[in-house]
Amino acid sequence: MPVNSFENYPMSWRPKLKRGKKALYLTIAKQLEDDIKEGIVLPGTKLPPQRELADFLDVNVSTISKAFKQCELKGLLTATIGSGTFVSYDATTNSYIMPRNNDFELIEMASILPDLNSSQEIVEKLKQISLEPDVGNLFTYGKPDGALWQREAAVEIIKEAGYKTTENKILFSNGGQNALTAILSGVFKSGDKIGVDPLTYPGMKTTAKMLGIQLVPISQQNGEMSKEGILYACQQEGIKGLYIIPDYQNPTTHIMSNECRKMIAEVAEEKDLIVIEDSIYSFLLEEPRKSVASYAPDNVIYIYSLSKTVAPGLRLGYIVSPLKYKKDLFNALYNMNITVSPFMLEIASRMIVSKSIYKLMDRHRASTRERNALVEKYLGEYNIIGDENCIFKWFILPEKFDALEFENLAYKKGVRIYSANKFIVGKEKPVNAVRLAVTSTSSIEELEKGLIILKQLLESESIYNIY
Amino acid sequence: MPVNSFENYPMSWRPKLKRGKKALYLTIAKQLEDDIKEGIVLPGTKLPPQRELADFLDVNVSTISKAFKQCELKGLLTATIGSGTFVSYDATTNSYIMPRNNDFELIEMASILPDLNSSQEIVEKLKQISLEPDVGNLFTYGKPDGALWQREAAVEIIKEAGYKTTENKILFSNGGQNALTAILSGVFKSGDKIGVDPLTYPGMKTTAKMLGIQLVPISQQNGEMSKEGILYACQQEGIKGLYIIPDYQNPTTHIMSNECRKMIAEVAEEKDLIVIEDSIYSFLLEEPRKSVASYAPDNVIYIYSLSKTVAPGLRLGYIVSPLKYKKDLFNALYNMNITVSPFMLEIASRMIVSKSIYKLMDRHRASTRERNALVEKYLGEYNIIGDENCIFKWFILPEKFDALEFENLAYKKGVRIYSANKFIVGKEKPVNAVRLAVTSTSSIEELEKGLIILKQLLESESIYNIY
DNA sequence: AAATTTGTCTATTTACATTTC
DNA sequence: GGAAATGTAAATAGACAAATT
Repeated sequence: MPVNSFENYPMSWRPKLKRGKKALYLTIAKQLEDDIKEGIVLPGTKLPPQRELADFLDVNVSTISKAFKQCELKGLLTATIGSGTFVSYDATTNSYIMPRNNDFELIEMASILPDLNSSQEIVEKLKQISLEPDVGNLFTYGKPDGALWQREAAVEIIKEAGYKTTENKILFSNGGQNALTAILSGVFKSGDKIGVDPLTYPGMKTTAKMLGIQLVPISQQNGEMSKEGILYACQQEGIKGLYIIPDYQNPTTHIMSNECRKMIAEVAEEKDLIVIEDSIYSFLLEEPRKSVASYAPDNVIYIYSLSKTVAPGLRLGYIVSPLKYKKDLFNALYNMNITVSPFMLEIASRMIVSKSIYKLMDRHRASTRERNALVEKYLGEYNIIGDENCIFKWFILPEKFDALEFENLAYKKGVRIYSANKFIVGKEKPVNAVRLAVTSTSSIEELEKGLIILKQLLESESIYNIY
Repeated sequence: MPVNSFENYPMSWRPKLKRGKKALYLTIAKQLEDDIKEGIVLPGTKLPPQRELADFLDVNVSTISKAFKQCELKGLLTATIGSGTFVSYDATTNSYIMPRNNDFELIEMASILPDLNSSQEIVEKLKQISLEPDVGNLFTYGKPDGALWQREAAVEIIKEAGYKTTENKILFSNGGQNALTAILSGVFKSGDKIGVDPLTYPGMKTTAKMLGIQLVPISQQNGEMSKEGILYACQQEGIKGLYIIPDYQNPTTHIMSNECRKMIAEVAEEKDLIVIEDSIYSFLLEEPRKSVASYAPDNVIYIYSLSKTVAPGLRLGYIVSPLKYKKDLFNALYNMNITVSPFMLEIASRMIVSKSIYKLMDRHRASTRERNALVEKYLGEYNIIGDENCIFKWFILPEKFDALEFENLAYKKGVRIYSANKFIVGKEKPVNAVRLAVTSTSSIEELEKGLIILKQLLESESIYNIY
């Protein structure tokens, strides 16, 4: 029996337990999960200390601890020794990256899709290849490391993105997301911790969760990881690596300073961290920045992808791996059956060698700027972050709006966007912002329609009346 | 202190524990893992009962149990209540599906690769498509359910494989292996159990392990699952589904009888099991058999793939899903980023519509028969299972050979094959057999070289002298 | 058919590590 | 900077369930 009376005691969560035949800790976990999903306990809530709950329910602390652990694995909670247990801010957001919905006409400004305005350079290579005598061979099995000249072509384009490397470190994958999955499963193992920005790419969150890898938010200074933050995470959390997006960080659009790049390289070498440098958006920059990998080539696994800058249909990603991890990555890629299509690899490699790929990229940039001008026209008066070459925007909402509610509201009006909650790692309250994908709508007219809808929402004085 | 003296007591494993600062159960697990890898404890060994070990080491039973669980998760052990704990027969086989090794000339007869003799029909479609005005659109993002006419083409070819279905149930994936991954992660969840043949496709084992799904071997009769076996597994293990390969079961080459197909369909409906029917080799058959899915369309998720019968480079798989699972599968596919290349889908769909795909398949069949004739010529006197259209053979070795040793021996002589251990589920001692892939060598001459090497090995009277 | 063997699961005790105040 | 607050992990006891004899 509980010794104290809790009747007049404020507890953020008061589970009503009906002891069934299921295990106690599972019943508690289930109850908590339901209560979070139902909105009875809200994101950000600090739960009562485990000992207090244990006392209240008249069970052992460890039983509560085990129940909480269950929920934490599902991403519903974040617990910190000393501070307590908090309901995650992304507990109620769906972790799926949902596809475009065909049932009802939605304007897609949530998922980041590249600009698709043209692909004549691809078609040109396709025609050329299709007339050659040994095309048939391009429909056999691929290998994660392709052919020598293809690796050399990869070296060439990666140099243009800001990293000078050598062909013996190149591997191919089916796009950036698959590269990330291969790295996390081939080089890291379940239980490892990786430091990330406090707001980061949701695909990283999903993959890490799937593989049992924990993400640790690194504290920032000037919108990028701070040295103290990284060192702290090394010492306190024992992180094994870092995941960074130096060019146009997702979702904040932040471009990492050169000082920070050097700092990360130095710390990585000193603490022997494995840095995953995701250069997925590097080619949006007109002038490339020097990659972190350039400063610490033996500690950085570098990912480059053509999906966002050339054509998603090529499904082509590049990994530059320090030699010591190459074998593990090779096996992971092979084992996951994500070897690349020899045909697609051939097309891309030839476009690089003939330099026609750069023409295509330039056209994409021009189109992106055109779309961004439209964003500026409609939402220019608001606090919108991201330069004219970036294919997404980080929109700090006026105070009267709550990001999650704004996302839902926009959805009801037919525009899909993502609120900051989707990107959160850790227990901090997110900034009140949403991400807008600029190039994802199928036409520029559709983008304009979307922007008008958002503007109207922003101007409606009393959004809560709409509910 | 242990009460009894164990000095004169035979124990199959006598761990020497040096209590370090690591957790006890982890130390024990590590020790056991090392001893298995070192060959100190052999596959098939029955370990001492947990209580006995606990007594011996003077720790609690649960500590041993936890240590064993660790090893079981790694696939090193199989524990059964009542019978004891056994070292897995595949504990020492590498779980990676290793790629062809370029360093040293190996004859590939382990992985099953399709015949690659020609692909003129693919090239033909490729040329045609490349000349059309809107080719460029084929390099955009794909969707897991493609376009209507492509789904209809899928229906068409699947009908030829033995299952008449409708377009609204079709989804596309990057080949059969990815389809399987999507099904296991989208429809099943960690902890679920699936019944399989006692010897099954290693990719299923790997994927299931990765996703925390347990495979339960179903007892057989006449080389196929028995009704009693399935019912038993339902009742005792609470299996949620079955995984079957009715046409040319991998690795036994068994073609499931029509009675068994009907039986599985009936039991699935009665017990509400989700059957995964993998028809990956169905098109090797000249006359299709009626699929299990035909008998129980609402309980069977059907997988069909072009990788083994048309061209691996197309990387194209089809899933026919009952409507109730379609949404989950759609999401899983999308979320895993394994949407199919619109370009490859276009090529394949046109080949189906124009029926040229059948010509290509016929040529593959002819080439397979030619290769199989060679196998018959060299190894005909032995007990080799599998008909002339099957692209692999199940070779029951003469008694004096041990399959695992034979595999290693062949490897040393330059031929890669897989022993039965690779396919085992559960703790039964495997039959003494190896699988030979017939169409995987790059040329028929190379196949002949491989067969000669194997024949020589088989004829060497005293294989143990070679070591 | 009943008793025994054997593995598994849960709640607990206890010691511990980190953060906060 | 030390005490208190708070979450975590290991080892255990004991009840339980399935398989064997």
